[in-house]
Amino acid sequence: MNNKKIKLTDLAKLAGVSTSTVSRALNDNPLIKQETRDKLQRLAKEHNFSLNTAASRLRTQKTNVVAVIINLDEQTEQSISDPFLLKVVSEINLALNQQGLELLLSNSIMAQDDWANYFINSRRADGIIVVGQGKNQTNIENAANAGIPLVVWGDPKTPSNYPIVGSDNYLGGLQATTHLIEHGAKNIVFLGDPEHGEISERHRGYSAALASHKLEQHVVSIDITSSSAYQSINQLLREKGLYFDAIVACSDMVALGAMKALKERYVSIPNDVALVGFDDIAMADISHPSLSTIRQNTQYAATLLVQKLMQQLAGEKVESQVIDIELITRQSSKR
Amino acid sequence: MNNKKIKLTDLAKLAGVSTSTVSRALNDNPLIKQETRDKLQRLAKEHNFSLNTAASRLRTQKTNVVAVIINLDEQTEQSISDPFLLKVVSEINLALNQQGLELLLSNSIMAQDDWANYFINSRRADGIIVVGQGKNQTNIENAANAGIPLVVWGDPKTPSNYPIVGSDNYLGGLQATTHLIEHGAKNIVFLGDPEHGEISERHRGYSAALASHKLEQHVVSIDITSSSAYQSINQLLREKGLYFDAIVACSDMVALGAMKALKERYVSIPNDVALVGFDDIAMADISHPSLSTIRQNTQYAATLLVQKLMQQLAGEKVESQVIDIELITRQSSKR
DNA sequence: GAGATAAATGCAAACGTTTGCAATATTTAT
DNA sequence: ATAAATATTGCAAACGTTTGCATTTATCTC
Repeated sequence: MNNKKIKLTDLAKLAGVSTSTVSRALNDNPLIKQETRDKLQRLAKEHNFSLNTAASRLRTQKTNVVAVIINLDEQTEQSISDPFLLKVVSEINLALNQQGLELLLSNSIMAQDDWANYFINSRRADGIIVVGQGKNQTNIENAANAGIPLVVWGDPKTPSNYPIVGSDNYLGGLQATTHLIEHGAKNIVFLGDPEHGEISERHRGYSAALASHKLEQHVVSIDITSSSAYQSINQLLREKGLYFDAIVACSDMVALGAMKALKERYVSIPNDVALVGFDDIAMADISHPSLSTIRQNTQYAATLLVQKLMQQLAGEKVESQVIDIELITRQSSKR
Repeated sequence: MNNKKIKLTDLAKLAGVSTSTVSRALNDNPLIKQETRDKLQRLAKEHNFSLNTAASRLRTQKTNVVAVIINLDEQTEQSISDPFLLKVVSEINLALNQQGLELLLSNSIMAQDDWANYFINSRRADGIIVVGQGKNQTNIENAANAGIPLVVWGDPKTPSNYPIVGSDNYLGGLQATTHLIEHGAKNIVFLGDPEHGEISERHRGYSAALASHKLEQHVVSIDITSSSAYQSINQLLREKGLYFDAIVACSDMVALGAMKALKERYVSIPNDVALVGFDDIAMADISHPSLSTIRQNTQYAATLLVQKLMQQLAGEKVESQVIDIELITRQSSKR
């Protein structure tokens, strides 16, 4: 237990070299002889010394920190409990750490008015990863226009002046719906919020699939939460009866909420109503019947997000990128 | 879009005052006349100026950052997908932001060898919140002994030289088990890892409840994941048949995994086997049948964690604190 | 209206690194 | 052995704030 925090100068004195040498040695600068580097690094470890990041950051004008903002629509606050979003964050965390970067987490609430400015001008972070497009893209757009280095997890096909990484939502919606049609579904409900960034694309895919089979749309617009799904399916069954034989849900949580309502009313899954979700969260596999879904490759996405952000920081121009999705068929859709 | 980043000095020149005045004004220091303060703050906003945190931190030796470490056992990596842990993190995030603190997120992997030192000596953060005790408390203990300001989410009854905030796990285990007994269960399985920090206490509660009703223990030790639960219950049913009539699961995810195995074999819930979980994650309510569980007050816990950390940073001595739990009875345990 | 007190502002020295350039030590070529 | 090239180290000036103390300005007291 050292009484005082030791600093670079002290270490230099201790080793009988200049601070420049210590600084370079600790940063593994090849200017310094390998032997000296080793010695100084050992000494540093011995004395439990770490470089003061505040000082380095001030001097270098770099933080090696990336701010991650979970972009929720204010009213639908509960969607923060969606395991999927949090899984994405956790993958981003891993990807950042692998690059020696750190993750400053923030819900958008805090940084509401001018978050971009808040993080970048104050040099809290070098760049920003926004998780979720939400409904207010202008917010992000302004930031990008102002030259803030940022990347977004969202729907990559959305026209934008900033790079978006995300799944092929259109294809996902298309595949999910087609899959249900191929298994005999005729009246397929789309359960979700077609206004919402990523989800509108899923809806488009759904529509396309229906159109090419000359089927009719049944859109049920809800908040993107399981409880909202539960309630609305419940209400639907009560008021209109079982007028549908399949559901394309905009997320697994929504699908699971719907499933509960169906099961409570003894609607057989998948025989009476078949279901496909989106995301492939852990629960999709564990639910009973297990939930067919569109798997998103979050791990790959995370590395891409980080990579693109770094490229952007290096001054390169980077483009949006679509990530393949995969239809996972489980019990909920097999008749 | 400003071409150059503006700094305090520039702002001072612009306003025709000294940098001291600007600095104080922006920090709302009452030494400065209210009128001047307002003017300067307005000017700062106008010019999109924010204080350079690197410089402030260097000067003040404070970061206003708290590092949050998710403390997973290496082998059980998948438990990162447990929504509960992530919910705790997200509550901590909120609580921190409310105090004007920022959250530096880290999985323990990165900071493995000497994480505490890593965060504190390098002045990346003022203090640390560890989420989850894991199995290796010595790690934390050393850090605490070295004077690192830290608080832990875990079992508060664990003897420790650092403050722990967490639920009354013993009582939770006791209540869950007693509840099942009162509803007629005779052969109650405890499903979880009794070696694991928080969970061992839940197991103790379970044991106590059984003892006071002269019932026998059936401990099934598993990894704390839903898939592990699913597999082991499956195997149990296959090899030993249905020798139990209730399950106390160490977490909701585990309970849900078990439920799936039961449902697949047409074991009726709750009639043949009743279940109680732990955590009250969103899925507990959405599963079918809905899952009885022990609710943990994560929001309160988060504010406490933050509060205790701040007190510690202020030099106060702080103690561990137990948080009340609540038995939520749903369908899975009602016969 | 002068002196004393209080309020508001300015000066200048830190905080602990990094880095361009200069200086020294070492190696190589002749 | 000497000059030239190269490898290694050191000097000192930033980076942009904050803050103790000194100084100026405004307010009060008699």
